[in-house]
Amino acid sequence: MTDEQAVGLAPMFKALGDPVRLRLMSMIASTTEICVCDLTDAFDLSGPTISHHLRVLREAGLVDSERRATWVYYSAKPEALRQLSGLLEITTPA
Amino acid sequence: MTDEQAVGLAPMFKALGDPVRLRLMSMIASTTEICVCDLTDAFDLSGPTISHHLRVLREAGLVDSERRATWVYYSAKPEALRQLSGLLEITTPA
DNA sequence: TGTCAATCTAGACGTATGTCGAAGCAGGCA
DNA sequence: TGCCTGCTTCGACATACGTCTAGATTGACA
Repeated sequence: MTDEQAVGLAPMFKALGDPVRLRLMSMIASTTEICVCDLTDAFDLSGPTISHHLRVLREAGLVDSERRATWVYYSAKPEALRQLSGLLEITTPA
Repeated sequence: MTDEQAVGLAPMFKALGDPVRLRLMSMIASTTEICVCDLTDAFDLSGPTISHHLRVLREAGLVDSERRATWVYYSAKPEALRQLSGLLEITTPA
Protein backbone atom coordinates (compact mmCIF):
# COMPACT_ATOMS: atom_id res chain seq x y z
CA MET A 1 0.00 0.00 0.00
CA THR A 2 1.36 3.38 -0.99
CA ASP A 3 1.27 6.41 1.26
CA GLU A 4 -1.26 8.04 -1.08
CA GLN A 5 -3.58 5.05 -0.81
CA ALA A 6 -3.28 5.07 2.97
CA VAL A 7 -3.99 8.78 3.16
CA GLY A 8 -7.07 8.25 1.03
CA LEU A 9 -8.46 5.23 2.87
CA ALA A 10 -7.61 6.04 6.49
CA PRO A 11 -10.34 8.71 6.86
CA MET A 12 -13.00 6.05 6.19
CA PHE A 13 -11.67 3.82 8.96
CA LYS A 14 -11.27 6.87 11.17
CA ALA A 15 -14.92 7.79 10.62
CA LEU A 16 -15.96 4.32 11.81
CA GLY A 17 -13.58 4.54 14.77
CA ASP A 18 -16.10 6.09 17.12
CA PRO A 19 -18.79 3.96 18.80
CA VAL A 20 -21.54 6.47 18.04
CA ARG A 21 -20.64 6.67 14.36
CA LEU A 22 -20.27 2.90 14.08
CA ARG A 23 -23.79 2.45 15.42
CA LEU A 24 -25.09 5.24 13.17
CA MET A 25 -23.46 3.55 10.16
CA SER A 26 -24.95 0.22 11.19
CA MET A 27 -28.43 1.73 11.47
CA ILE A 28 -28.15 3.58 8.16
CA ALA A 29 -26.79 0.56 6.28
CA SER A 30 -29.43 -1.78 7.69
CA THR A 31 -32.12 -0.15 5.58
CA THR A 32 -32.42 1.84 2.35
CA GLU A 33 -32.73 5.20 4.07
CA ILE A 34 -33.46 6.58 7.50
CA CYS A 35 -34.52 9.93 8.93
CA VAL A 36 -32.21 11.94 11.20
CA CYS A 37 -34.99 12.11 13.77
CA ASP A 38 -35.00 8.30 14.08
CA LEU A 39 -31.22 8.27 14.48
CA THR A 40 -31.26 10.99 17.12
CA ASP A 41 -33.92 9.15 19.12
CA ALA A 42 -31.64 6.10 19.40
CA PHE A 43 -28.95 7.97 21.36
CA ASP A 44 -28.70 9.90 24.59
CA LEU A 45 -26.93 12.71 22.78
CA SER A 46 -27.93 16.19 21.64
CA GLY A 47 -29.13 16.88 18.12
CA PRO A 48 -26.03 18.91 17.21
CA THR A 49 -23.77 16.05 18.31
CA ILE A 50 -25.59 13.54 16.09
CA SER A 51 -25.51 16.06 13.26
CA HIS A 52 -21.75 16.41 13.74
CA HIS A 53 -21.18 12.65 13.54
CA LEU A 54 -23.37 12.37 10.44
CA ARG A 55 -21.30 15.09 8.82
CA VAL A 56 -18.12 13.12 9.53
CA LEU A 57 -19.62 10.01 7.91
CA ARG A 58 -20.77 12.12 4.95
CA GLU A 59 -17.38 13.77 4.45
CA ALA A 60 -15.69 10.37 4.65
CA GLY A 61 -17.82 9.28 1.69
CA LEU A 62 -19.63 6.57 3.62
CA VAL A 63 -23.16 7.99 3.44
CA ASP A 64 -25.31 10.35 1.39
CA SER A 65 -28.00 12.70 2.64
CA GLU A 66 -31.09 14.08 1.00
CA ARG A 67 -33.60 16.60 2.27
CA ARG A 68 -37.26 15.90 1.56
CA ALA A 69 -39.71 18.42 2.98
CA THR A 70 -38.99 18.92 6.65
CA TRP A 71 -36.84 15.82 7.09
CA VAL A 72 -33.34 14.77 6.06
CA TYR A 73 -32.75 11.15 5.08
CA TYR A 74 -29.39 9.35 5.17
CA SER A 75 -28.41 6.33 3.08
CA ALA A 76 -25.27 4.20 2.91
CA LYS A 77 -22.84 4.16 -0.02
CA PRO A 78 -22.30 0.40 -0.46
CA GLU A 79 -19.29 0.78 -2.75
CA ALA A 80 -17.35 2.54 0.01
CA LEU A 81 -18.05 -0.25 2.50
CA ARG A 82 -17.12 -2.84 -0.11
CA GLN A 83 -13.83 -1.04 -0.67
CA LEU A 84 -12.94 -1.29 3.00
CA SER A 85 -14.13 -4.87 3.29
CA GLY A 86 -12.12 -5.89 0.26
CA LEU A 87 -9.00 -4.27 1.64
CA LEU A 88 -9.29 -6.24 4.87
CA GLU A 89 -9.80 -9.47 2.95
CA ILE A 90 -6.79 -8.91 0.74
CA THR A 91 -4.83 -8.20 3.88
CA THR A 92 -5.98 -11.54 5.30
CA PRO A 93 -4.63 -14.26 3.01
CA ALA A 94 -5.33 -17.14 5.42
CA MET B 1 -25.62 -3.37 16.64
CA THR B 2 -25.70 -2.78 20.38
CA ASP B 3 -23.80 -0.03 22.12
CA GLU B 4 -21.56 -2.65 23.75
CA GLN B 5 -20.67 -4.15 20.38
CA ALA B 6 -19.90 -0.71 18.98
CA VAL B 7 -17.74 0.18 21.96
CA GLY B 8 -15.81 -3.06 21.48
CA LEU B 9 -15.34 -2.81 17.72
CA ALA B 10 -14.76 0.91 17.24
CA PRO B 11 -11.19 0.87 18.65
CA MET B 12 -10.15 -1.50 15.85
CA PHE B 13 -11.45 0.86 13.18
CA LYS B 14 -9.96 3.76 15.05
CA ALA B 15 -6.55 2.06 15.08
CA LEU B 16 -6.70 1.75 11.28
CA GLY B 17 -7.87 5.35 10.95
CA ASP B 18 -4.38 6.81 10.73
CA PRO B 19 -2.43 6.60 7.44
CA VAL B 20 0.76 5.51 9.19
CA ARG B 21 -0.97 2.70 11.07
CA LEU B 22 -2.90 1.60 7.97
CA ARG B 23 0.39 1.23 6.08
CA LEU B 24 1.99 -0.51 9.06
CA MET B 25 -0.94 -2.94 9.22
CA SER B 26 -0.68 -3.55 5.48
CA MET B 27 3.04 -4.30 5.75
CA ILE B 28 2.60 -6.58 8.76
CA ALA B 29 -0.31 -8.49 7.23
CA SER B 30 1.45 -8.94 3.90
CA THR B 31 3.88 -11.45 5.44
CA THR B 32 4.03 -13.84 8.36
CA GLU B 33 6.12 -11.56 10.56
CA ILE B 34 8.25 -8.46 10.20
CA CYS B 35 10.93 -6.74 12.29
CA VAL B 36 10.34 -3.29 13.77
CA CYS B 37 13.56 -2.12 12.13
CA ASP B 38 12.12 -2.88 8.67
CA LEU B 39 8.93 -1.01 9.53
CA THR B 40 10.80 2.00 10.87
CA ASP B 41 12.94 2.19 7.73
CA ALA B 42 9.81 2.53 5.57
CA PHE B 43 8.75 5.82 7.16
CA ASP B 44 10.24 9.28 7.66
CA LEU B 45 9.29 9.16 11.33
CA SER B 46 11.23 8.68 14.54
CA GLY B 47 11.55 5.27 16.17
CA PRO B 48 9.42 6.24 19.17
CA THR B 49 6.63 7.42 16.89
CA ILE B 50 6.56 4.08 15.05
CA SER B 51 6.69 2.32 18.41
CA HIS B 52 3.70 4.34 19.55
CA HIS B 53 1.67 3.39 16.49
CA LEU B 54 2.58 -0.28 16.88
CA ARG B 55 1.40 -0.14 20.46
CA VAL B 56 -1.96 1.24 19.33
CA LEU B 57 -2.34 -1.62 16.83
CA ARG B 58 -1.34 -4.11 19.53
CA GLU B 59 -3.77 -2.74 22.13
CA ALA B 60 -6.54 -2.79 19.51
CA GLY B 61 -5.94 -6.53 19.13
CA LEU B 62 -4.90 -6.30 15.50
CA VAL B 63 -1.29 -7.50 15.85
CA ASP B 64 0.94 -9.54 18.14
CA SER B 65 4.57 -8.88 19.01
CA GLU B 66 7.37 -11.19 20.03
CA ARG B 67 10.91 -10.38 21.07
CA ARG B 68 13.66 -12.65 19.72
CA ALA B 69 17.18 -11.65 20.70
CA THR B 70 17.72 -7.98 19.92
CA TRP B 71 14.76 -7.64 17.59
CA VAL B 72 10.99 -7.46 18.01
CA TYR B 73 8.78 -9.07 15.39
CA TYR B 74 5.18 -8.13 14.68
CA SER B 75 2.53 -10.38 13.11
CA ALA B 76 -1.12 -9.85 12.15
CA LYS B 77 -4.06 -11.44 13.95
CA PRO B 78 -6.16 -12.62 10.98
CA GLU B 79 -9.26 -13.33 13.05
CA ALA B 80 -9.48 -9.63 14.01
CA LEU B 81 -9.29 -8.50 10.40
CA ARG B 82 -11.87 -11.10 9.41
CA GLN B 83 -14.16 -9.79 12.12
CA LEU B 84 -14.02 -6.26 10.71
CA SER B 85 -14.33 -7.45 7.13
CA GLY B 86 -17.35 -9.58 8.00
CA LEU B 87 -19.02 -6.68 9.74
CA LEU B 88 -18.67 -4.49 6.67
CA GLU B 89 -20.03 -7.25 4.43
CA ILE B 90 -23.04 -7.84 6.62
CA THR B 91 -23.58 -4.11 6.55
CA THR B 92 -23.52 -4.24 2.75
CA PRO B 93 -26.42 -6.47 1.69
CA ALA B 94 -26.31 -5.51 -2.02
C1' DT C 1 31.49 -6.43 34.11
C1' DG C 2 31.10 -2.92 30.53
C1' DT C 3 29.54 -1.39 26.12
C1' DC C 4 26.68 -1.22 22.09
C1' DA C 5 22.40 -1.64 19.29
C1' DA C 6 17.34 -2.15 19.03
C1' DT C 7 13.25 -0.98 21.15
C1' DC C 8 10.15 1.02 24.48
C1' DT C 9 8.66 4.57 27.98
C1' DA C 10 8.16 9.33 29.82
C1' DG C 11 7.16 13.94 29.26
C1' DA C 12 6.11 17.91 26.49
C1' DC C 13 3.78 20.50 22.90
C1' DG C 14 0.54 21.80 19.25
C1' DT C 15 -3.51 20.24 17.00
C1' DA C 16 -7.76 17.54 16.44
C1' DT C 17 -11.93 15.53 18.43
C1' DG C 18 -16.46 14.93 20.99
C1' DT C 19 -19.74 17.32 23.32
C1' DC C 20 -22.81 20.98 24.51
C1' DG C 21 -25.95 25.35 24.35
C1' DA C 22 -27.27 29.12 21.44
C1' DA C 23 -28.26 30.76 17.17
C1' DG C 24 -29.25 30.25 12.10
C1' DC C 25 -31.65 28.20 8.08
C1' DA C 26 -35.28 25.72 5.42
C1' DG C 27 -39.81 24.09 4.67
C1' DG C 28 -44.72 23.53 5.94
C1' DC C 29 -48.86 25.74 7.40
C1' DA C 30 -52.22 29.11 9.44
C1' DT D 1 -46.65 37.37 6.60
C1' DG D 2 -45.55 35.02 10.74
C1' DC D 3 -44.62 31.01 13.48
C1' DC D 4 -43.29 26.27 14.52
C1' DT D 5 -40.43 22.12 13.76
C1' DG D 6 -36.35 19.58 12.03
C1' DC D 7 -31.74 19.97 11.18
C1' DT D 8 -27.29 22.34 10.78
C1' DT D 9 -23.73 25.71 12.00
C1' DC D 10 -21.14 28.40 15.42
C1' DG D 11 -18.35 29.02 19.40
C1' DA D 12 -16.57 27.17 23.56
C1' DC D 13 -14.52 23.71 26.46
C1' DA D 14 -12.16 19.46 28.16
C1' DT D 15 -9.93 15.60 26.53
C1' DA D 16 -7.41 12.72 23.18
C1' DC D 17 -3.97 12.27 19.53
C1' DG D 18 0.52 12.47 16.75
C1' DT D 19 4.97 13.78 17.05
C1' DC D 20 9.35 14.75 19.02
C1' DT D 21 13.66 14.51 22.28
C1' DA D 22 15.69 12.42 26.20
C1' DG D 23 16.17 8.64 28.95
C1' DA D 24 15.24 3.63 30.38
C1' DT D 25 15.30 -1.25 29.26
C1' DT D 26 16.60 -5.52 27.11
C1' DG D 27 19.74 -8.71 25.12
C1' DA D 28 24.29 -9.83 22.77
C1' DC D 29 29.02 -10.05 23.18
C1' DA D 30 33.89 -9.03 24.49
